[in-house]
Amino acid sequence: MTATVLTPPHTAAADLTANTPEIRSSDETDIYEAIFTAIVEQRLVPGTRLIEEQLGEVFGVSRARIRKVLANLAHTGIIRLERNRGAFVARPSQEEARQVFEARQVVEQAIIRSIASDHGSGATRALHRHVKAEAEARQRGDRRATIRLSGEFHLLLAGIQGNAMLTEFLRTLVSRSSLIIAVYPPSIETACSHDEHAALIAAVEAGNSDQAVAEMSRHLEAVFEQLNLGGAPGTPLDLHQIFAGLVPRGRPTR
Amino acid sequence: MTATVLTPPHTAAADLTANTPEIRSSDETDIYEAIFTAIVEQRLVPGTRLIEEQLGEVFGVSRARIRKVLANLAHTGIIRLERNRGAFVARPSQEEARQVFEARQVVEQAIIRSIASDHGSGATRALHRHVKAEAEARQRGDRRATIRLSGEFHLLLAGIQGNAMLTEFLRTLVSRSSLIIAVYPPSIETACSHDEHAALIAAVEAGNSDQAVAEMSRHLEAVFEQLNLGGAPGTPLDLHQIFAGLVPRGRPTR
DNA sequence: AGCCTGATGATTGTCGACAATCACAGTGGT
DNA sequence: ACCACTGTGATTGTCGACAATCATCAGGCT
Repeated sequence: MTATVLTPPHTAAADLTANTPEIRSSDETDIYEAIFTAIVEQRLVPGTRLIEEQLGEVFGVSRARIRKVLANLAHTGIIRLERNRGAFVARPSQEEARQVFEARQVVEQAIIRSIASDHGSGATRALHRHVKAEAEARQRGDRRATIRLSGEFHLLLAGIQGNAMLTEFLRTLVSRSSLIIAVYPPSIETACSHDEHAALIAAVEAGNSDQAVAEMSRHLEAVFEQLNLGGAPGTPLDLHQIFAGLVPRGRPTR
Repeated sequence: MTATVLTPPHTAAADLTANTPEIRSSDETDIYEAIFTAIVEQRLVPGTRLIEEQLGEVFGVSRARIRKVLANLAHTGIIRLERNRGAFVARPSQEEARQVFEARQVVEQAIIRSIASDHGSGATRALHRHVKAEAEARQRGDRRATIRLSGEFHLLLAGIQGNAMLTEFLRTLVSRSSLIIAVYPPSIETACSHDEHAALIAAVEAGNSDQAVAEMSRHLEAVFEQLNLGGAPGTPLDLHQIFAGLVPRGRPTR
């Protein structure tokens, strides 16, 4: 029985996965969410094959719908599609990880500079509220919420800046980052320190764009540096135990 | 008879449309190409509805394949999908145009700085060859090739820089730019002056990254400024005559 | 005359079935 | 014992048909 590996709808990763501009039936977004979070939370190990019919059974829909969802997941780089072979959970290489964070540096420095130049566009209230939510999630030990909110903070910044192209692009980069962090888990549990987020807001409110950019650069660098890029690139890493306490059932299909 | 509006395979826009990372049957890329170039060349006017079955007849394939192609086109922003309503050729607003070029500034300045810091990564030979091809196309009055090569120059730079994420993102931005230029055609025929491309290469070869960035900034600014952003955003602009000499047959469906 | 309402035609969304393709196991040969 | 080959099972790719939805138009009501 492989069905129980995936958690159906209840645990929604909210904004993080409402990605493509097309209008999409809510049903499909739910499935997208479920698979996405299952991957990010390592219930689906990189390299795992995702079989359309099995997924169809799990979610009670036909293969056609699943197929569409898989196409979307492949587009954001969370899974890999191979012609006539199927869908596999992506296994980002170290080089890929480097490129993702390099791209984030490019995009997010530009975003934060833009916002800081506008003195926060008057929207720092939402930022403060968000950081507060992050702190609360961390305090109550909700690991999943903490990780999710950390990513959403960056998307919130993009939304404030206002460029839909950059926001959309950043959405895929943040999604990929989530997978990367899952594959190369930081040695120490610092993730996306909310202190650094607070420092970013402070620089923005001060209208000091150079400092804001520097803060963002340091922040992303810190996250990247804490990755545990030790694992051999090709080996199917075994990370079951790491999340042992959180995962209801063990291994995925084969 | 609406079939003859689209030109089947022969005129391939090469690299510009080999966009998604997934492996894709060559057949579908051909269809993608055909529709893409038909839109960029304004044989399909913005706002035109693309009916799946008609397209299926034109290309001799089933609706399922067409559907996949439409999803890809929608993803790059060339067409718009509306639930239960169908696919429409996108009609980029002025604000959208601004955002596209703002995003290009962000991404391409970073790319050119990176290349220039590496003294061109030793790949300036390919750049020279490309600019030469651009000049030749322009000399022999091949408008289509000229426009296509102009866009590909920027993608070539991205490829040299090496970050796959940025390259992929820029591909969608360049595609959108093509549509934008088609919708808001430059008053004077300057498009993407190859002189500016040559200047970019010179700065890169000199290893002067600041100048290279400035050059890129000016170049993109010039292209954007030459857009004719006069047309009312909502009106279905009629630009048939503009390309009259080049278009074999007149109007699209209805 | 203008507006709301209901029927009609066209188009998209979804499903199930068949064909094409691939991975794997078993067999035979060297 | 190892390698190449063929047959088998499983999975994906593709197609055609049906159901759901929307736009349009005619008719009746105010």
